[in-house]
Amino acid sequence: MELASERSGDGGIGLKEEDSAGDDDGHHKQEIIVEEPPVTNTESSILEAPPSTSPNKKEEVVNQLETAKAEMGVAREENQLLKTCLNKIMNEYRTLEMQFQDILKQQGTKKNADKGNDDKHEEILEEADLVSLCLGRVPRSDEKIKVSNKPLKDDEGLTLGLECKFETSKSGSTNEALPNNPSPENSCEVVPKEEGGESKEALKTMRSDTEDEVAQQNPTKKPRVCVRARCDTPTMNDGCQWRKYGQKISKGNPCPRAYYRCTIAPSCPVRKQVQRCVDDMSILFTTYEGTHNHTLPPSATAMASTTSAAASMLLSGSSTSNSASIPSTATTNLQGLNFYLSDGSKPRQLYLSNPALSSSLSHPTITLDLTTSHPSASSSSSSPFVRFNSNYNNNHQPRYPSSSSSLSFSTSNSSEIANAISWSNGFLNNNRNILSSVNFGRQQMENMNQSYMQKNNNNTSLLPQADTISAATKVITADPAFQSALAAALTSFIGGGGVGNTRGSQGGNVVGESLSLGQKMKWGEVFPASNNSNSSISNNKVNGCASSFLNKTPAANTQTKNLMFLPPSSLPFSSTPKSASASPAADNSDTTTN
DNA sequence: CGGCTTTGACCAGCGC
DNA sequence: GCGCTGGTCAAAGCCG
Repeated sequence: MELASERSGDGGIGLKEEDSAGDDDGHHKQEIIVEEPPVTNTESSILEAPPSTSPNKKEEVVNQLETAKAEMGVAREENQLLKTCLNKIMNEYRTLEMQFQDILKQQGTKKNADKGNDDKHEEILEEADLVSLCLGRVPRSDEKIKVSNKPLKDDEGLTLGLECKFETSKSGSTNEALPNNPSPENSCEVVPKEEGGESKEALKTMRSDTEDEVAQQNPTKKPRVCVRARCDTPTMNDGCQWRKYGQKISKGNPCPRAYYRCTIAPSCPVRKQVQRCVDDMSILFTTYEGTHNHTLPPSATAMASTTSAAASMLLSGSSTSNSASIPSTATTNLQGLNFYLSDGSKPRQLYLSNPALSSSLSHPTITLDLTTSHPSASSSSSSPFVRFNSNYNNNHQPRYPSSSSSLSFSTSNSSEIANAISWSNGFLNNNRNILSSVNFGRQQMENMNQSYMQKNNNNTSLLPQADTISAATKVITADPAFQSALAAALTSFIGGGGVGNTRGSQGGNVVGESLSLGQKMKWGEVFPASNNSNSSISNNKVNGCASSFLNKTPAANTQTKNLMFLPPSSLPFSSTPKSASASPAADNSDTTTN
């Protein structure tokens, strides 16, 4: 990864704004060719240097030439490795694609049998368990990929315990590559208070031990994932069970910040902070910190996956980000996924940029913005979108060079918006490792979206997902820089322990996930509704958050032909009423206390 | 009655 | 060293 990152500085990975859509054959290439890294300036200067007449200089030039050759040889080897990885990925991708098509056929048949059932609620409940991964088009409700809420094993590295896999996928370990691996050694084990009757000091000691363990996982601080969403209710319902343990008035924001602890498991170290935006009270900031060390209800896995992906992103960024200079604050102006990195050393600035949530000075924080587009978003769109605001420590190079790379969705209509959101979420959920490493060039994603939209506009009926697959593949293959980035990401992932994973296994699932670059998830599928399996999490009532978000999302307003967004009630994202066990609702955050 | 929320107090980190 | 601020604790009260 470091090599890839370094190479990105030479333009190998850095994604460009320029249009790379030269390939319009509509078919993905059979083999991705990773271009040789560009010769560095120093090498060029050496190679082009006129021969010196001095024997010493001659010898020096020869030495330099040899050095350059050696370096190029190393680079070639690395590229060969990347090529191998990419080829492997592509092969598995094609296999997965075929399997997915088979699944669609099977489920399509099944759906027809159930066509008479118009009970929307039942559909919602059904979809709560099944997530549709659609390859670049609006997914049908009957195209579902099962999201299993399998208990976390010790060797599973999912940050927040999500597992998403194809129905055909079977056993295997999941994603050992994540740095935040909740192994027995790494997972936070907080001994319940009742045991041994420890004093407060003892508890603190244990807490600090836990933090030390986390610190070992992450040399900095525990990463945080902030979700910024419009929510009329006190909190968002993310499917987890939370207990409020504190509330504070933070400086600069009259709205109190509420502190919640995950209560699904007594030893779960996950906490979240909820605070309203001072500028827009309808916007709610929810910051998650920590890793669930227990199984999650189905309705919680969606948010968990998103946050885990973001957290993984931060974690992965922390490992190699100290090698170069960065701007203290860098913002990618995107229409789709907006990443912008803020300098953690300037918390005040960050605070101002995010007035509702004073990010911890040292906690790397990534913000998932589910509200309207950021003012700095792409000039050609005012679409509401998902934005990632990664606030990382100072002097860390942004892993995603904001000026040239980002997840971008150039959209101007609701379908594209939904497409982008859906895609991005599928990407987040399925490619957390890739996400941690790969940056999509705006134009590339535009190509993907445009390709999809062209097809979609011409035929509003359900399209073969191969359209977007090919578009995605085309995007991948069109830009060598993107290939390099993807290869680097894959190499990073594979090098992290996933090399032996094959599709079908959970570990291979990650590979398979990484192959689903053209895939996407519907919102409602990404955030499956809580359902039968967890009756305590009530989604019977409309959650204001989701509805609010959807109502304010043009995509939701116009998304009629496809069910990109499920009804608000199906979104655990939303806030729940004061339910016994779901997300705490009685925040009363607006009443100033403390 | 158990679980949750409220809320004042306490502690630690950080900047000056 | 002091003050500020964020984060947490824990007793009291509330609620189903």
